[in-house]
Amino acid sequence: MPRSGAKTKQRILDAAHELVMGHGLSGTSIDRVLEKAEITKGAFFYHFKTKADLAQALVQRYAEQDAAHLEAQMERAEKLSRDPLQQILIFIGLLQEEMETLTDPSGGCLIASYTYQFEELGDDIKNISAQSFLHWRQRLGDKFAAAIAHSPPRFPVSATSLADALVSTFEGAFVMMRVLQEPKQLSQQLTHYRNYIELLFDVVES
Amino acid sequence: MPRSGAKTKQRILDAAHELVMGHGLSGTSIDRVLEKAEITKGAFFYHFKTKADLAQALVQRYAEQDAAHLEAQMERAEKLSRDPLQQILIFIGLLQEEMETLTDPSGGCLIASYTYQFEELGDDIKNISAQSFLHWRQRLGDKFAAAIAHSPPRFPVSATSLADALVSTFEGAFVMMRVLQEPKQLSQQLTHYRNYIELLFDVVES
DNA sequence: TTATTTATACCAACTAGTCTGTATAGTAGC
DNA sequence: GCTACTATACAGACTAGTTGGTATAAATAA
Repeated sequence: MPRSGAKTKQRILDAAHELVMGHGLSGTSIDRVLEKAEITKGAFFYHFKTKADLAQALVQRYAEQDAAHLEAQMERAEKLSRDPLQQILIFIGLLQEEMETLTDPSGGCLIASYTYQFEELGDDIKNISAQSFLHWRQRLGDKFAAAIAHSPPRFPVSATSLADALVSTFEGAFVMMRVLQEPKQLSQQLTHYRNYIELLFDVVES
Repeated sequence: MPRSGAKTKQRILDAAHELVMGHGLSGTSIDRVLEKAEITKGAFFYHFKTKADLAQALVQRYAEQDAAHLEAQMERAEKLSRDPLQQILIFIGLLQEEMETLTDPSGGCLIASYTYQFEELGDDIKNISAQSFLHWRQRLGDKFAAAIAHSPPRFPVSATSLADALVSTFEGAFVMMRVLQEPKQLSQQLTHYRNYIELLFDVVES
């Protein structure tokens, strides 16, 4: 076998991801990906049939990494407490810890980037994106359902919409961070989400 | 050939806005704007020097309309109550009323669309975008400052970050709506924000 | 052990079309 | 006579994608 093609494919995906997050999908030409990844056009089209194929591979990888990350942190939280509500609060705390280390305001969510040019995307990409969000809804929603069953919240809220609210918090915070160039927005908005959950389930010691 | 060039300019801006919200800025070619606005290339470059000039005019108009809308609803809220906290809650309620009427999941925030291709933008556009968010921070932040001074919240939170949280809620909800094709996300996430403010300032009747 | 085959991984140059922006000549209303 | 266009043509750069060929390394045949 020749040199490991997997490495080149990774380099292409890494370069493309960074460019897409700064220029958008349409604003990212294949030529600039080649330049950044330091490969040639032939190599690119050996690994990807079309630009749309690259776009799908990008979001596919992103969704997989995101799901793995969600699972890893959730399992950590599950080991640290038996109570669903506490698991949720620990989970948020773990995410917040990570967000506090980020100082680059050019980060963000690939899916959000894609969704603001959704007319250019095929149904496959749209489905992968939606599925990624729905996965959070389910995994976190189950926890909230258990928490609600255990002790009723102070407002009538659905478990799924509370789960959606965390994803929404991330998405909103990313936009805020990028527009205002304030990386602290991430942990700040997560704090408000955490506050909300604590108040909603009345876990505030006083 | 009507005398009023303002009408043509409006048509260009309207067409461009809709296209940008679906295809992104880079994905929107001038030719497609011409097609949608039913004008010729000569007319376009009569009104706009460059594509970047159009992009700036677009966000300028968006920011102005957004600020006017914020002001109008806030003044309505201010007439309905003298208490800052109540004004905030009424303000959120008014926004929520509007969001509930929206059924098109392809809506969203132009500034968010821009921020996911910020490398393509000039400093002017970035400043207009940031300024638009900062205006919300100030207008709403002042209200929260008054509310906090009147009665301390149950968690130590800053007035500005509470104001940011509303903008963040909108931005997050727009992304959720677009990815999941669920227009109800807008009012749903606003409800959570409203719940949070009520719980935080302990205005819940029991 | 060496020679040949085979598949993978990649390169450099090219094509056909699209992009922004310019130019030019003419026209309709005030 | 000025403003606000229409219509068309076009330059120059950039676009996605194709082609024909090459380097590499492992498998296989001598």
